[in-house]
Amino acid sequence: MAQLSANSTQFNFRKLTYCRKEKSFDLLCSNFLNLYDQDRGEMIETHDACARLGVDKRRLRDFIVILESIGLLKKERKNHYSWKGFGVLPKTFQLLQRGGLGESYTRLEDDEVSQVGGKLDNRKENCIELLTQKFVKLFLCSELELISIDEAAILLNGDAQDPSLIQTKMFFSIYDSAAKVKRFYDIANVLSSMNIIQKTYQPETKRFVFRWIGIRGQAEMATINDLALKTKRTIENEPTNNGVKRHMGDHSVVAPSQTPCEGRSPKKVVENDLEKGSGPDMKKHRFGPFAPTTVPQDKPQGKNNGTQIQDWESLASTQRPQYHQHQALRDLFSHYVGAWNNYHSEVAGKDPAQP
DNA sequence: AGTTCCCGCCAGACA
DNA sequence: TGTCTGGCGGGAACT
Repeated sequence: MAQLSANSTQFNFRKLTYCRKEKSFDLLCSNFLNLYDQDRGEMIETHDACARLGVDKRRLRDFIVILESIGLLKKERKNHYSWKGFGVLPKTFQLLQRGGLGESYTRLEDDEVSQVGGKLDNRKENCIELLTQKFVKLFLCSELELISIDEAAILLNGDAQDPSLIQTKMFFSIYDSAAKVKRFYDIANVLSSMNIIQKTYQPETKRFVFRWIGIRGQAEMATINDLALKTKRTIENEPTNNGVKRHMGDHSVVAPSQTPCEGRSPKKVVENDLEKGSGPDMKKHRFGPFAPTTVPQDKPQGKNNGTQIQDWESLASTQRPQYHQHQALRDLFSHYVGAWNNYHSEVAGKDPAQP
């Protein structure tokens, strides 16, 4: 009874004064970076951080776990974390990308990403740490340019290695993805606040979708003013960004860093960033198999080019996109196709190949 | 009306 | 036994 009345009081208080944006991960992230993104190795004590940030402890824990899972924070001891800084991100992304999809990982603090033997129980698989890494890997290891939360939840439901489990997973995902979706929103909002991904509202679907920005989203924040004019000119002249603009339904929610790497596949962005260390060069960019139809493809000009594709079966047998050379990407694509076929056969009740 | 996501319960782990 | 940790779902804010 006492608890009920206490809750009622709290409820009324919230109803009168509560404003979501004042408690959002977005604001928390900004405040956190203002406080701690100064020196690499700075020790963060959680109780102190809660007080300084004015945030609930439970809320801060979720935030910390997300940062920890991509290596920005490292747990030193109970309630103590050290800030590693954004310099760790290239290595983190490389490790996640190298790991491929459908695997579970121990903490990145163990340095080399090591695989956990056997299948994790469901509770473990839904932990924010793994979901964060899987979410990032979905961008890094696929050619998908825009990903919505519910797509991510279904795609990342369990491992994609065993095709015989697809039926079970689709059935299971109806229940499981609902739980995952809420976690993915938290994760996506933190990554978006860090300019690692870009959040865009699509009025036509009434949903948010997310686009990979990656390392440059951070690196270029510092020099965004210098790049602004050049970037604007490059983006406007670049035919690939017709596709980008098409998805920019609400500019108010777009992250401030409009970088020249937009439109590049995350996979190639990471490869180029790590191996060359060179600046962005849109002319060198090569699109993957999901490039907009208005953009010249980086592959032999087939007879289907620029025409409506009618026969997906024969297309799949005759076209071999670049990701077929990569096992993890093949697995992801197989999973995607399986999920799509199952959706149509079980939910829509028709053949996906038919219009 | 559907989507987004903050909040806090509560069970398990740990000291 | 107290504290920490983190999965989970309710439900209010938001679109």
